[in-house]
Amino acid sequence: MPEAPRVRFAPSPTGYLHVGGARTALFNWLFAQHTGGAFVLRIEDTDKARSTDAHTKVILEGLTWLGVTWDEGPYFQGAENARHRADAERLLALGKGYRCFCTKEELEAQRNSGDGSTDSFKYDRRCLRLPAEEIARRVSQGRSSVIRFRMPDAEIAWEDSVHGRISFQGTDLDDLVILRSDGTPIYNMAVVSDDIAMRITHVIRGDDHISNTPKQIALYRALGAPLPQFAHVPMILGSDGKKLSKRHGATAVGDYQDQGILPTAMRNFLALLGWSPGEDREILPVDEMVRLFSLEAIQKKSAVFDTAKLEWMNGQYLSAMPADEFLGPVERQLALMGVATGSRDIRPIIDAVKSRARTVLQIAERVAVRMDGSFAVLDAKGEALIKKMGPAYGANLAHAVAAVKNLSAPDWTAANLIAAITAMAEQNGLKLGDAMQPIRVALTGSTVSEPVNELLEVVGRDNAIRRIEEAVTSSSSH
RNA sequence: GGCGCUAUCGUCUAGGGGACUAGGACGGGGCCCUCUCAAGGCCCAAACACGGGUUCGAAUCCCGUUAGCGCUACCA
Repeated sequence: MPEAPRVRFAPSPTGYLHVGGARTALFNWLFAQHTGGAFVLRIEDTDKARSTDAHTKVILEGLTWLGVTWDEGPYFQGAENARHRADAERLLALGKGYRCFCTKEELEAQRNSGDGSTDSFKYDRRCLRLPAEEIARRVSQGRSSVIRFRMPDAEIAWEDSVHGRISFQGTDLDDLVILRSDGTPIYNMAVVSDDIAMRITHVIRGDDHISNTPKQIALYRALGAPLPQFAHVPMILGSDGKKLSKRHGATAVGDYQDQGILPTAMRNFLALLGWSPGEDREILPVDEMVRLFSLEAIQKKSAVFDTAKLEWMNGQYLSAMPADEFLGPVERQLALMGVATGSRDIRPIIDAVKSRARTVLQIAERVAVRMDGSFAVLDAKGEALIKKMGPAYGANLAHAVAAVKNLSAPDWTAANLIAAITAMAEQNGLKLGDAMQPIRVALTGSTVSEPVNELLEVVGRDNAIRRIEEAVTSSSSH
């Protein structure tokens, strides 16, 4: 019986948690959950110039928000410098690496000396041919050097869990530098050293790393370490088919959080970007995702991030969830908007509006309108209706208040309200719509809302009557 | 340029030699429901990149072309 899998997610804290990274993390997590393996989180902060603690914090928060939990870590790559260096020096001692004294300028000159840019540059191994005495002399002179890895000539191939067999020729690969002159490791060295030390069994990462993989495999072999299973997941593109970037608007998971996307919806949406359970299913509870997940079912081609579908999915989660479950986020948003809820239970209002909303932001806005008329904004359709009805708008509203005023506060229920309005419409020979729509517009400024009787109930007797009467007054004044 | 990866409706995808008149979902259009909208139900438009093979039979396997993307740093 093989050991339980160990996977890792290894972001660089040089920016926010992007949806692509979030999805990679999610796939790792799903795989770990499915197999009973361990998920380790490693922060790759070796680029000291660009890494910040603030970014690390945001990344951890983003993962937590999405429900991606880790079993180990976070480990910080920067803290493992001594091991990275030791591994690079071991390769040197083994004769699988060599010192290179070429300066950046010399390398640059070598690059440009080829016949134009038609040729790809490969280091010509001039320092590999240096006699031992010469190397010793230069080192004793204190000349700065890097350690390069001597790339074997043989074919390097692996069976990728999502792509199948991928192979490279060692002869096409450069003798990459693994240790800088300042003693810090280059990315590929650090990753391999860490993945070996952390006993990572499955490397699940973006397919922009496919070209790094043969280099890393060569390093594993040179270090005498067993290879992990590799799985390269496709990238996420913007709506124009280009790699997702700020130009496309929201790309960080925090942006979606701010827009009122639920973490469960985001997780569901991300899981289905590039992975399919193989059934015609869209809304998938997390335990189902875990049960059905497999690396082999991951798509090979990159996927376009479709905000419209995300919002649809969010709407599905919203309407299926009881108001209790997102009371917190709505209240937080209301506070931001300056709406005091006081001791009032806003759950009935949330229930009234949530099936028409796609984000919790929209819910909060609509709750605000129902609690406080000053948040109502007359939209184009509302304005058109007032214009079209002319004097009937105010007149019908006046009839409506009169009819509805007879209801005392305890009788102010949706059932009684619909009865009262229907009776009023009948008495006055009004079509139901001509009685209802003005109320909707007076209360919300819009021609779209929950059924008018429910709207009235949720706005509350005194508030509703006052607002409708104000609408009557202002409509007769112009 | 070299090396590598990829290619099914606008988008996410099912499909893995015959069950394909290519299925589902988002988005779009229409109808029903209805005081409006949403939800829900029903319906419509919409795809196997191209060219060659292999095969009785190809969306599916092979080769080529084209296109897109990635890598080609003392970045990660």
